[in-house]
Amino acid sequence: MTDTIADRVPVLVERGLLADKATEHIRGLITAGRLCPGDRLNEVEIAAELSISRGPVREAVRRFASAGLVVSEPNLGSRVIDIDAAAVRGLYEVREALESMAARLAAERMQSRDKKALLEMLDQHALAMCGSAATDTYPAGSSDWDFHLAVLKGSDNAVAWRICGNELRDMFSLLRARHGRVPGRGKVALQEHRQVAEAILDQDGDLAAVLMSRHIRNSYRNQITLMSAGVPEDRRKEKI
Amino acid sequence: MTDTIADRVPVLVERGLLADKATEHIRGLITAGRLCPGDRLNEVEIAAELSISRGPVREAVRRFASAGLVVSEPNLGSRVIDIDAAAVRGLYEVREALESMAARLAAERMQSRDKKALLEMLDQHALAMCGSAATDTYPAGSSDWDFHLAVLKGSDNAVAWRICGNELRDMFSLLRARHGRVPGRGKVALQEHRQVAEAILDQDGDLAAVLMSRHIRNSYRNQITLMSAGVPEDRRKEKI
DNA sequence: TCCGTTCTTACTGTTGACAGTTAATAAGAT
DNA sequence: ATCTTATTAACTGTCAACAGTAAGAACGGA
Repeated sequence: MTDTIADRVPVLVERGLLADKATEHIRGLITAGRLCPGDRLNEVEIAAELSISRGPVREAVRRFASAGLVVSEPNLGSRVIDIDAAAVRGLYEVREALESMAARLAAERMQSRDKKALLEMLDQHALAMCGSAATDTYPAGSSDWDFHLAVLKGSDNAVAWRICGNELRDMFSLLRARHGRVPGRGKVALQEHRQVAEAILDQDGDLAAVLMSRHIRNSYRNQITLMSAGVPEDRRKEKI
Repeated sequence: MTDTIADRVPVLVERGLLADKATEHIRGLITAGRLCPGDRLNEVEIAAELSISRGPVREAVRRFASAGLVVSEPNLGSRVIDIDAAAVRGLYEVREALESMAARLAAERMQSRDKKALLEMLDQHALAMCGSAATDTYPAGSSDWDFHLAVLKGSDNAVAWRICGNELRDMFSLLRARHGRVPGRGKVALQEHRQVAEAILDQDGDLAAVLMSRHIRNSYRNQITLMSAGVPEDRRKEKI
């Protein structure tokens, strides 16, 4: 098959929805830490940055509002929520409930082929950790989430998948951007992941649920100690 | 204070956002069973029904898309999802996970004043059941949800509240509209509610969680037997 | 009759403009 | 100087029109 114009000029076929483009843009602003709690999402400003109209931008903003990441007040606009201690607690509680359930169901429903893929994923994570300079943190990006999403997917529950994979994920991205990632827990987290994966492999749903529950609770404990240590100065938004 | 024009002509001060108006309209279509799985949400049609523009209608439709109630394909529009057996299972699984957690937390965190209000609510439900003709079904409307929402609120978890109170609620409204409500479980459900409430009152979180989990599981079992009995003819959407 | 092609239609995606509201700023009175 | 009152500015909410796409209808050839 000969290459077409679309193959040679891929920039011209960028014809996804502009609302998706705007969503990714805003998500990027959040994960990069450029959008801090309390900041307002100016529709015209974002539209200008992307050289598009306000319509798709507005739609993207309302998506994040539906996810609870921003709060919108009529005629006042949308501003990024402030994730205080209570919000963090609530976030981890929901994750613990949903993901421990997902681990139980994954142990019962996952194909053996996908279970092996789960273990291989953890091997790759181990390799990435040894290779990188900082061996005590989980590899950058969303590798930590990869495992959790794989378990979610294995549970074969579309609702839980949507909640954790879309809404909560952005919430935790914002949390990361604000308070940084937890140091020194990479190896332990990987170990806990492996225990969960083995329980899933053994089709031991109860054990998988308990281990996942404990894993998330440990992660929470680590998070609050990190937060109580204070927010790094360079991550604090300067007054404009 | 003398009455103003706003008091005499309340229809003139209907100045909520049109998107909210459209959202309620669509929600009404769903709960009334006028919007069946597979039906397309025509933006211009809905806008014409409300005598408003497409903008707010579009926003309302995308809200339901975020909640997973409709699926949107680019350039093809949004259609109501088909809640098959797998979807129902997933819905109840998530509810069981979240609400059993909420029951546990409510037992620990609820004010004693709110706990008493919880029991009084059940007394009112009992009265409503005795008063109505059909004593074997929970009172119409959202009384069943009232209890569950009260527990959710008592858990003091904003995330779980948003998920169950907004997204899942519409899902179950659609489920109700499609398959009707479960007959003959009103008294049993009330009994189970009362057991949960008493466990919460006793601050026995573990017991409250187990009882709530069992309650939702029973509800699920009842739902699938109802669904396997088939869809009532009058609720099936006729071909247009 | 059947299949492929063109045309039409109806819908969504996007835009720019206008209206209404809120908040900040400037002007004025005490 | 301080409080109150206009004025301005900036932003959101809403609308109507345009552009683009996908499905179906009409058409023509085998």
